[in-house]
Amino acid sequence: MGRSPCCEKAHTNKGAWTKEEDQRLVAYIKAHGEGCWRSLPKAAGLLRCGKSCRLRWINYLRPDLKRGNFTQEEDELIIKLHQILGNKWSLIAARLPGRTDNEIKNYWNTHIKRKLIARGIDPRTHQPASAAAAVAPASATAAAPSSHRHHGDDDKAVVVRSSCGSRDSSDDDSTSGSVPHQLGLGGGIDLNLSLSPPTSQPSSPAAAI
DNA sequence: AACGTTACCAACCGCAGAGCA
DNA sequence: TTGCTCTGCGGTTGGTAACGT
Repeated sequence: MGRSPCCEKAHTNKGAWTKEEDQRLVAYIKAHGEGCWRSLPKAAGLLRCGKSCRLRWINYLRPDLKRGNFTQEEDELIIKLHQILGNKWSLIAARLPGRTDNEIKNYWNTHIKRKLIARGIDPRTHQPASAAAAVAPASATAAAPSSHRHHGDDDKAVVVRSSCGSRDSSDDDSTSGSVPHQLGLGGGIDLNLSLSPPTSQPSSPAAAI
């Protein structure tokens, strides 16, 4: 792949962040704000690539992060949102103030998946496992937010077309228009999926239910 | 007490999309 | 219109703490 690396690997640290690096990053962002991740490391005196800095800030250092155990409400909300959105972790995270996509993704993979399986529900399709098994092979369809990029990009066709990708989701969010996910949700779930900036999101997770 | 296994979380990697010249 | 750069996302991996034998 002729793609240039995001950073000169030879001159960047990798692996766990040290306290000092954290402090530098926080101090820099407090002083200058987020933005231009590519040049940030140099400006902040960090031997990290911009990507790494961004990730560290978003997933760990941001002051508005909640951290700590997920509540029952959050749990259920994640399940419902996943049913609608599939593995669009950033969109799901946008509905859970103080939570990051990475955190939710990890939580899903380690806790919720298991929980659903234990309930006899297929975590990919949200259908009863037996039904899902019958349907799944051929069609990871509509209700099946198949998540596997590798296997065919069919998920692109399938997963909610928020036309997005990404940018519209969390940051600028000018798309504050509601995403018309009328996916035959049934169950009377009204998730009010209008997108709004995570920060300006006073509503508690429960409020969206 | 030592070893093996499982669970969890932080971080990395590669790709896609948006923005800009 | 095209090609390049940068950012953000989702999947995956690696390290380690917790637990069981």
